[in-house]
Amino acid sequence: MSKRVTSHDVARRAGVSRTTVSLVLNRSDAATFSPETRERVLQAAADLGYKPNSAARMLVSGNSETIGLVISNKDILSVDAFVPQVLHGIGEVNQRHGFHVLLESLASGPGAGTYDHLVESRRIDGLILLNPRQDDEALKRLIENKFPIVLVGTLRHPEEASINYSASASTRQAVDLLADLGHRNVGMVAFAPPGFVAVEGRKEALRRGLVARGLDLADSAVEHANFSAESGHAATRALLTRRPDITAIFAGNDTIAIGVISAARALGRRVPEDLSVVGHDDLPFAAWLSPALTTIRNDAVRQGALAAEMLISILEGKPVAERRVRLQSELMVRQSCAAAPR
Amino acid sequence: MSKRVTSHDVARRAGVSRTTVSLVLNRSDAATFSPETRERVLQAAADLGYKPNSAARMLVSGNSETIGLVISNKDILSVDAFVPQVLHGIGEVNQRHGFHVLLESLASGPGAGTYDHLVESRRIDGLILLNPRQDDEALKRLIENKFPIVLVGTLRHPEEASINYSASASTRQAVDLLADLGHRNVGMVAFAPPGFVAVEGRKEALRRGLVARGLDLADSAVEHANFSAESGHAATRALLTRRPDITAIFAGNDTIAIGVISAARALGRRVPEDLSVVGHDDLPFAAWLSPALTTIRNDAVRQGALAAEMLISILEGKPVAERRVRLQSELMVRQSCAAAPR
DNA sequence: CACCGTCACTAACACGTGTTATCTAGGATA
DNA sequence: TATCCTAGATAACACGTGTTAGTGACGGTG
Repeated sequence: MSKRVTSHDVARRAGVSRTTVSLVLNRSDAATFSPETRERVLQAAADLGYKPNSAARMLVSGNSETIGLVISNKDILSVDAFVPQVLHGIGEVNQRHGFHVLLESLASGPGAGTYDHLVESRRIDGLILLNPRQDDEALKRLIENKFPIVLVGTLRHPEEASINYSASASTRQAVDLLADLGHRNVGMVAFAPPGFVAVEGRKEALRRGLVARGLDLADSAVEHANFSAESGHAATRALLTRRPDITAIFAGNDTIAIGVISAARALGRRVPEDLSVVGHDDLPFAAWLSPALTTIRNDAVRQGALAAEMLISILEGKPVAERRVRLQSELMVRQSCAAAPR
Repeated sequence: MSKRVTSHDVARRAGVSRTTVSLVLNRSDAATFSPETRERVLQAAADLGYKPNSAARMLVSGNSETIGLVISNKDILSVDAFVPQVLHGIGEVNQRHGFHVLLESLASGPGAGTYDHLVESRRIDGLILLNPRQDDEALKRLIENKFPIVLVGTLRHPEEASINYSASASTRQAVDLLADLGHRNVGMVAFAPPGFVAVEGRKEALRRGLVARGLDLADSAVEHANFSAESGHAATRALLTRRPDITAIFAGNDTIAIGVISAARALGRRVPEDLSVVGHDDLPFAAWLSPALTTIRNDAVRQGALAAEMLISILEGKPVAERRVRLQSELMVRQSCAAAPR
């Protein structure tokens, strides 16, 4: 690699001081330079291919134009397609604003791994956190210290900034659909262990939906999987073995739904004739599974984009209309639900 | 946010100079300090919760302990589960070495978007590039300038460092499996447009495998999809409409395979009875699809981990035994292949 | 007693940038 | 002529760290 080009080199080549270079390149408004000097500087910078050293810039300006993306559980990354969608949305917005993304995934298990060092070493200006856990005390501290942070999901903290999908309306719709098809015994396979806010939220939404139709969600009708299709398969086997009367299952997300369908078939049940399945997220492949998955759509790309936009607004000191955005998810009716067997 | 703690504060509290603080904290070997001074410094640092400012550190040391991860095509990110697996592997290794990951995804289309700015602003020390395109000239320049860069995939450049799966042996196995099952007309749905090295590599591997069995891969038996299951579905429809004689399809990856299966069913063909399907990658969900997917396993997590390890070795100046690692993929035989219909 | 070496520590520089206060030349004003 | 202003440019500081060259004290050696 060739020697670095500094603003000093540009100054020398243009025959001006380093200050002049800096001012010309950064502040187009300060019109206190003659057009010809200005031109000479720009030319010299272009000739040398000058790119300011970001470390020096960070040091003096105090911000890094980088946002951290923290994924609450490392395991989710490798098996679920939700995260990359959010990443896609974030990346899009960031690129437009000249921001960068630093990725940090935390180990699984309670209290494992922190991201304080990212914050305290000033490596990032703000944070987007995916899928927060209810018991994340470090996160609460950060929020209360006013560190710029946007949640994808929610912590139900009064001071949080977040982009969150409400599952209630569309879950209600899905329940209506199933109830109208004659289903009375509905189960759930959550996508993660208890403790994740989204897990509890989806469970509660389902419970309320069922109660509204005179049904209920017994504890025995719920199993917790662990992010992967494989874990969904295992959980479903356990669930259907314990409660063979169940005729419809809400999967915590679409990846889990793959496991649910596979387990049903392994137990000799056809989908949807013998077991109806509802997914969650509407990942891009959901419409192309067999049968095409009926699922509750959360636009993950949009969620990521909105989170990034909100965070950048906060960082740039712009006013943010709503700090807790609640999006409505949408039921996508496809082929994985049918009339209850009798 | 409270005021930053600098090494100066630590020095004052411990009653020593800033130099002492720096030396005590960074060089455990320089035993030139009395144990008690050492202890006082460590205590003070702990009391104040001192975390060195990373920007200052970067500036003076010249490296950022950050590696860039560049994804050649933004689209792939949102629809395929391969990338996050690689990310998982990279993250694991990085965490162990105290490195960070900066994510950059490029727009699609030829020559779109560059990552030079990352390199030239010294924001990253090295680069991991996923799925390089054969026509990426900027990349070739970087390699020839000896910038530390590791490819996941290959560019077939003599100076490159790369972690690459060879598809040939296992593709050969898969072809044997199908040929033995009586298949004579085999097609392919590539996962991306031509130009991606991996696309060409997998196509060639298939062609060679077929030729070895006295079969061939006509141009009319190949369609190119575009990363998503949906595009796989469309491509397969086109392929099977043009060449209804085809009885087995190699999908460019597992996500595409979902689309292949879905299209086959839409055209009234059962899988595997009427059409056999072979995937590629063995993503975590592949074993749980219906039918369970026979696929060529590339351990993406491992690939990411190896790439990160190689890059970090290069960055730390350690010798790297092999700069072009070639892994052997492995055929996972499941349920999506059956005897050719007659 | 002069000299040397070691121990424990520090002053001072370097990294590359953004920004503020200041300087200079030249013309206008009193 | 002395003073003031302005346009055009710059010297000098700050950011927080790692590192090199050096300082002073003290004990041992010839």
